[in-house]
Amino acid sequence: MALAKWVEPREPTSRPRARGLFVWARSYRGSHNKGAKPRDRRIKITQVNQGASKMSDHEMEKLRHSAAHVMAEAVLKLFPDAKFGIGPAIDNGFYYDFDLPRALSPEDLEQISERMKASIQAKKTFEREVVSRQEAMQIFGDQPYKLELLQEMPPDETISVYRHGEFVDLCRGPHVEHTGELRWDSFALLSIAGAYWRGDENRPMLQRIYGTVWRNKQELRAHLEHLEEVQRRDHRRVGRELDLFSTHEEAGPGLIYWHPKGGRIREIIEDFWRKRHREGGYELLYTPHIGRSWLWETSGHLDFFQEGMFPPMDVDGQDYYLKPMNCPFHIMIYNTDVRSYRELPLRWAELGTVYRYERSGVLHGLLRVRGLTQDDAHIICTPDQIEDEILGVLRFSLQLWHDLGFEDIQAYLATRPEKAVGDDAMWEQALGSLRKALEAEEIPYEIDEGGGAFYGPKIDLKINDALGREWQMTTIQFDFNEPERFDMTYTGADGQEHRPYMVHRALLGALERFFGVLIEHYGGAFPVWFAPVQVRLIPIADRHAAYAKQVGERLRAAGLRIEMDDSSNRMNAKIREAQLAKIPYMLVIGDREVEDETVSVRLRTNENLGAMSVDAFLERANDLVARRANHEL
RNA sequence: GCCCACGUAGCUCAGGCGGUAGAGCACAUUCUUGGUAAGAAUGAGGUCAUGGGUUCAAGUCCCAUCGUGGGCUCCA
Repeated sequence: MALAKWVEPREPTSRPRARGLFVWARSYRGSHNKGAKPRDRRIKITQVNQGASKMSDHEMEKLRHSAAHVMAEAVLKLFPDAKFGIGPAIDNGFYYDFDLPRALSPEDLEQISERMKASIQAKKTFEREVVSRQEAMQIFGDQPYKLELLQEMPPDETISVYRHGEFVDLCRGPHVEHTGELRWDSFALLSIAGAYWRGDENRPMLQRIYGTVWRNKQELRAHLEHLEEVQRRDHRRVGRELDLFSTHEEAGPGLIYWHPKGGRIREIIEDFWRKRHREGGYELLYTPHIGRSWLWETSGHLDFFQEGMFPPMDVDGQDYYLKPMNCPFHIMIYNTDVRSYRELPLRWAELGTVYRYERSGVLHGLLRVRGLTQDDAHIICTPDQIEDEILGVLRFSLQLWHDLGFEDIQAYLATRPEKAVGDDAMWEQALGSLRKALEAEEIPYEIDEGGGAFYGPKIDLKINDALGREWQMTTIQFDFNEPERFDMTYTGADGQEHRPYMVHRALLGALERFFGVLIEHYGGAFPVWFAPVQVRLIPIADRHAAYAKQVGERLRAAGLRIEMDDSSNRMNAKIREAQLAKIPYMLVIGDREVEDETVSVRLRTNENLGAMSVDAFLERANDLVARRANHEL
């Protein structure tokens, strides 16, 4: 992820931040904004709705696209001068872009909705008509965006328009038979958003209305409930409720403050991560946070990535930059010595905090920030070793995800873009080893043709969370560029100098972002092994506090993270609070427990296990921690 | 960055057409000592994001700035 580096300076003036620059920018394929490509189809329906729709994708798409037309019809009635952009079907719904004389308000959505219902009840027929280019130009004479689309269509393309009622749209179709196939109670307009015409920030900003449409009322309700669930799990909300992290306007946006409880989770995951890396043959590095411009000139960052970097600071007349990536620092360490093929492969990892200038409008909670800690590593090896190394990284990554409770993973294999460094043979070998690794692990993958960085091909892993949403997290990238630029070498068995292969990889991506996904995946109910507080002791009355404290000390000594609620609240209130804090275990202690030297165990699932000895409880909890159980309590 | 919306107590939010602020939760104190999701009373808390402007008078209207949120190539 974060390794996706400088991009080809393809169109430096108009679109300086083209694709590939920030892999993670587009990684959330949410309910209504992403995922047109066919490869997304199979995961687009969220859990809640799975099975709810018996319609094929194709039929649903027709329905959604037709809904877009009906909405456009309603907008036309309200704004006779409206100019129309495009209105496609998308995952779970549709949108349409309009150029309108004034800004839309939520009240407008109600009106538009009402008009749509009227149109649906009128059962207007969708009529397809093939027209000549001339006719089309005439029909859409006052529709500049449609005319632009027309002009771009290849000369031999069949041009069709669809009409229903008074509305006519340039459209390939297909559509449902008539508007009555939509149901007045099965669609909803969700939001208004700005959207550049054709996604180009140099072109006019249109107003986009997003809507969702379903086959019936029940499906719509299920979808709306799903959206509510997404909101309930929003990491910004849960982060505040559970006191995990914060950001501060006064202190700079996009910078994350980890509170004690968030810090605990991070500490546990980092410890686990380090342990795994040591076992996996990695060495851990620590490198500086800033570096002189020489470093970034040499690496090429100043040529290709400067916009993503914070401006330089002047130190004794020298420019220093906050690091946006760790790789040049690792290379500096590599180059401190003459390297032999005998010491390769080197696997060097670092939890390296980097800083990137993100435009203000794209910052988003933990998911898009300006200061982030990558779980970065660089593997430096000989061409002979590359295949094993890639397979090793892939397995390593999958195991890590498994241990963290994510099982549903797929991959994208990005191949050589038009302009690229490195010769064809290198690309072919690199790509071959990536592909082989994916096939060896039997991971479903799609080829992202030409989607590689200019400096090398890559594998990106996408992780599906508990709500069926897809997140791009892991990236494994070849780099044919930096070894060259920094003149990295090793001495081969032949006594000659050779250029090593270098692979960048980030598995969790960035700890901040990973934390955000983790929070949403578990909805704040973290597994026992990394729950910030595992046990809350709940003495019923003050006279039970001494025994509770004793129990607490035993649990603490056994390695559990505990809290004691010795407030003056009633037991019910204490339970409620522990429940809301999503603490796995509530140990209720009253007269009976003191008498029998037991604890009463209540789970955050509302399940009550009844009284058991402290030893029995410890055994249960420690077992789950040791196994890193992700769902059992 | 751009479009739109928003910024009122720690949190979630009320505050017609301008007349110097209110609730619930949280917090503090006191009472209550309880058996599996909220016991009660009292109290403290706000330069209404910041800076300008209009006005006799500005959370309220205007402008700017900062921040937050929804979006910004699913292709007729």
